[in-house]
Amino acid sequence: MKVLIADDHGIVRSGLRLLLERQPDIEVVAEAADGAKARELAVRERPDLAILDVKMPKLTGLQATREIKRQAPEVAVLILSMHDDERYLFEALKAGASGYVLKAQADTDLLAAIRAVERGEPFLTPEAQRTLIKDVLERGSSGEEELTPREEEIVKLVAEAHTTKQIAALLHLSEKTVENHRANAMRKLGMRDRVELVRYAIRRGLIEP
Amino acid sequence: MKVLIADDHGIVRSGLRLLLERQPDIEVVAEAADGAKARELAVRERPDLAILDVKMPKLTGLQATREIKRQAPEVAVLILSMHDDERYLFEALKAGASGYVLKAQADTDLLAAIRAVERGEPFLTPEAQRTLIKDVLERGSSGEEELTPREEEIVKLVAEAHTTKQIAALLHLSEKTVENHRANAMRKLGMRDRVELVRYAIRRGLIEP
DNA sequence: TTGAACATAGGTGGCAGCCCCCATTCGGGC
DNA sequence: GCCCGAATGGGGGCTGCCACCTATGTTCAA
Repeated sequence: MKVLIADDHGIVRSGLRLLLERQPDIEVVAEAADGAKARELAVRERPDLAILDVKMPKLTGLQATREIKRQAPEVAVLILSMHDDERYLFEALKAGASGYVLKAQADTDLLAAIRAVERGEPFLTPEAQRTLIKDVLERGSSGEEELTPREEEIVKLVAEAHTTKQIAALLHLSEKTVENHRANAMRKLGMRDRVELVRYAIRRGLIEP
Repeated sequence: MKVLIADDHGIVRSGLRLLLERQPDIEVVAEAADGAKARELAVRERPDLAILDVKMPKLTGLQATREIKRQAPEVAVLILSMHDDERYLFEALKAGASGYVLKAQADTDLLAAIRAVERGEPFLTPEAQRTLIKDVLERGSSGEEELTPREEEIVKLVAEAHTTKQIAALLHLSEKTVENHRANAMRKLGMRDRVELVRYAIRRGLIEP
C-alpha cells in the first residue's frame, strides 16, 4: 500500500513515517510540507492513500482534498487534525475525505483508519462519530439551522467588527436588510448578540481570530 | 545530557525522540503526555532539560514551566509551540523558559536550541526574535498597552457574551465599574467595540472560540 | 509624603443593536 | 396555479453599548 504523508512539521512527518513503516505492507512513497505540494504529489504519484494535516501552508488539507478528489478520485484521503479540533469534520467529509483522525489519537487510531480505508470503508474516530451524531441531532431537533449564503456573508462581516452601517455601504444594501439578515442568522443559531456571532464565525472558520 | 519530553501526541513524542537520540550525548530519560505528569517527572528525575508542548491536558506547558522553575529551578525548559503560533512567547519567557521553538521549525531549530541551553544561553528562533522586537517597538511607540488583572478578567467575561449587567452581578460590582474597566481596556487596546474584544480574547487565549 | 496606578462608582448623552411587526419581488417545486 | 424560501426594504420602540468627565479610597514605590 503506497501512502503519501503531508504535514508542515518535520517532527510529525518523522513520527508518522516511523509509525507507518513498522507495517510491512505500507510504504511511504511521498512526503509534502505544504498543501500545494501534497496535491501535486498525490496527482503525480497516485498513492493508494494521502494522509493530510488540516493546517498547512499554501493549501489547507481541506482545499488539497477537494483538488485531489477532483483530479485523482481514486486516491483515498485521511484528514489528520490538531488536538481535539473537530471543527473541520464536516468540511472534510464534504470535501471527499474517507476519514478524520485527531492527532492526539493518531498513534492508536491511524492504523485502524488506514485498514478501514484499505477495505474501502469510511473511518471516523469514536470522538468524531460522537460529534457527528450530536450535530445531526441538534440539526434535527432544533429545526433546520444552516445559514443562507447571504446570511453567512453578513455574519462574517459582523464578526470582522463592521457596523451595520458599514456593511450596508459595503454591500450596497439598506441598513434594514443587513439587520434582517443578521437577525435571521442569530435566530437560526439561537444567539442573542454579535459577540456570540464572532465566536461562531471563528469556530466555523469564516474569519481568523 | 538528560532530557524530558512532554507532548500529548504520541506521534510528536516519537518524532522528537527520533530526532534527539541521533545525538550521542543526549538521552531521553522521561516522557509525559500531559502537563501534570511533566511537572512530576521533571521534579523527580531532575533532567538537564525539559521540552514542553504549550498545549497539553491538565497543565499547559506554561503552567508546568512555572511549577518546574519553582520546584526545580536548575531544570532548563524549552517551550515547543504549535505551527506559527507565537502568542505565548511572552508568557513563556515570563514563566522562566529558556527558549521558544515553533514546531514547524523544530527539526532544524530544536538542536540549536538545545545546544544554546546547554551553554546556559537563551534561545529564540529568528521568528520569535522578530515577534519580540516588533512587540517591544509597538509597546514603546503606541504607549503602554498591557491590561490590569481586573481589566483582563472583565474582557474575558465580555468575550464570553455576558452583558454588562450580568458581569456586574457576577463580580458584585456596579455596572458603572464594569463599563469603566471595559472602556479602559478598549482604549488601551485601541478597540472600538465588544466584537473586537472577542477576537482579542481568543488570540490571547483568554477564552476558547 | 507625594504621586502614580488601580479599583471603585456616578452622570449625561447619543447612537447602535436587537426585537417585534410588516410588505414586495423573484425563483423553483408540488 | 400556488406556495415557500430567500433577498430586499420599512416602522417603531426599548435597552444596552460607548464616549467623555468627575471623584473616592488604597497601595506601593520613588
